[in-house]
Amino acid sequence: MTDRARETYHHGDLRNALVQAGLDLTRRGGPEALVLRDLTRTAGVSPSAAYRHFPDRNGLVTAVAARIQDAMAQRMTAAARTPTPSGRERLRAVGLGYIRFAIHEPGWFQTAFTSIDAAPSDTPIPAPLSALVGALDALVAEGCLSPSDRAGAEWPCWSAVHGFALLALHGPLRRLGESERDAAAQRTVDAIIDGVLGEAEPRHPSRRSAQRTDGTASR
Amino acid sequence: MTDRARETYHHGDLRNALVQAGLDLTRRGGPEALVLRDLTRTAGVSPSAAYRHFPDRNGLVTAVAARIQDAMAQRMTAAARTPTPSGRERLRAVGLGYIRFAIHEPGWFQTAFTSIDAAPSDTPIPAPLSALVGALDALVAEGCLSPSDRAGAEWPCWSAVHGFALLALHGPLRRLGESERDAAAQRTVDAIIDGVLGEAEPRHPSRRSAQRTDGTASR
DNA sequence: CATGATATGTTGACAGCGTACACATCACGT
DNA sequence: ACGTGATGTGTACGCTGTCAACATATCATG
Repeated sequence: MTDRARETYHHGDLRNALVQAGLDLTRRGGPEALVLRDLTRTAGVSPSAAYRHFPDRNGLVTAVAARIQDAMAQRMTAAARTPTPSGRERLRAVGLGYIRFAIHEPGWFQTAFTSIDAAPSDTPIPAPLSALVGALDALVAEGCLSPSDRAGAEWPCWSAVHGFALLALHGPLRRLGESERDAAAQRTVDAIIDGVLGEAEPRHPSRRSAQRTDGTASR
Repeated sequence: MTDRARETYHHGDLRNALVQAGLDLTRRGGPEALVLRDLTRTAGVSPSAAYRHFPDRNGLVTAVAARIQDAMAQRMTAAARTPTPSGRERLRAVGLGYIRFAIHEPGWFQTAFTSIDAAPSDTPIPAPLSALVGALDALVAEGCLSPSDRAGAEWPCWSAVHGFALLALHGPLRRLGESERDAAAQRTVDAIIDGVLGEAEPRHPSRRSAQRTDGTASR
């Protein structure tokens, strides 16, 4: 069903081909690079053909965004998979993974999040968010976070990393160098974790930033 | 120079008229409603006339965004102007003002922040950010924040409120009711302030100190 | 006060975009 | 073998931002 893709009248797997082309285009150009005519051209197909698989351009963007979110969640949880991760380390790694993905793949990140205008109500839960939810649940299981404080704790955490990511892309933070920006990211993540956890035990003896440049924990 | 605006060949104050029309249009439609032809039509002018005052559409958006940011900063500092404001209260009010502006004026907020893609380097400092900076400086003057912790504290704070605002507009938080959303906003602001201040003085007895006073230590 | 320079607005056009409609072609169950 | 639905094509429309050539108002300067 996929081999004779290029030589026959029917493409055979156009939907995936379009999404794939969308991933390629958005990777460097962001959501605005997702031009329907470009997509169909690289797929070797007429512009109108896309409408057999997506209701409109927005549907195509949504499909691409979903794929990006999955990839992002995968990278985040991979970054959090360290030997004997404490819940706090895991949350930290997930948050930093969120930010680092945004910085390393700005086009994808913007595509995944800045163009979810018309998400009506079917959106289940963004995959990166569930990684964060998992880390928070682990903290509860560990006893570091009371169930009453757990409720709704996603929003402060997600807000901080999401906001930082956007500011690092469009805002004044963009002008910072790689290392300073990452230090600011670490500080932001640590601050929000401290704030949400009530900072029962501030794990930063000296300063709050500039420790542990990578996301792994020394244990 | 402005009176005979409508009857002469030259408009007289077209630049301001265009920005004003931009404010009107973006207020309900967001940045996408800033259609050049609509702007010029409501100003009673030909589409090309805009190019005498702005290099392109983006320049027009930037001018509108600047006006919005000023208005936003004004509202934020107005909200923070309470009798005998402690630095912490001021910071809290500024942060909540940021979020509430975004929720009450979603079109403006998006226009002011989601479309600053091509801000090259001339952008001085967004006005709402300087309100936040002022509140942080007040905390240092009060002694609640050490100068070494002060450095770079804008970014965690701004990240949290900015991220929350965006998630409240596009994300899952949009589905929450007004009061729950505001509660989540307050919690986010308090959490980031706690985190940045090192929580020298937790001001929420009910929320987390209940299990913090007894020894719910982590790890 | 006349006059040229300059700022400002108009007209008409262009290419590119998403999208819709009628038609062509293939795949496949009966 | 065939016809029916899925899939891709061709063409066209309206909309957008933008530009070049032209028209007109304003203003400084003689």
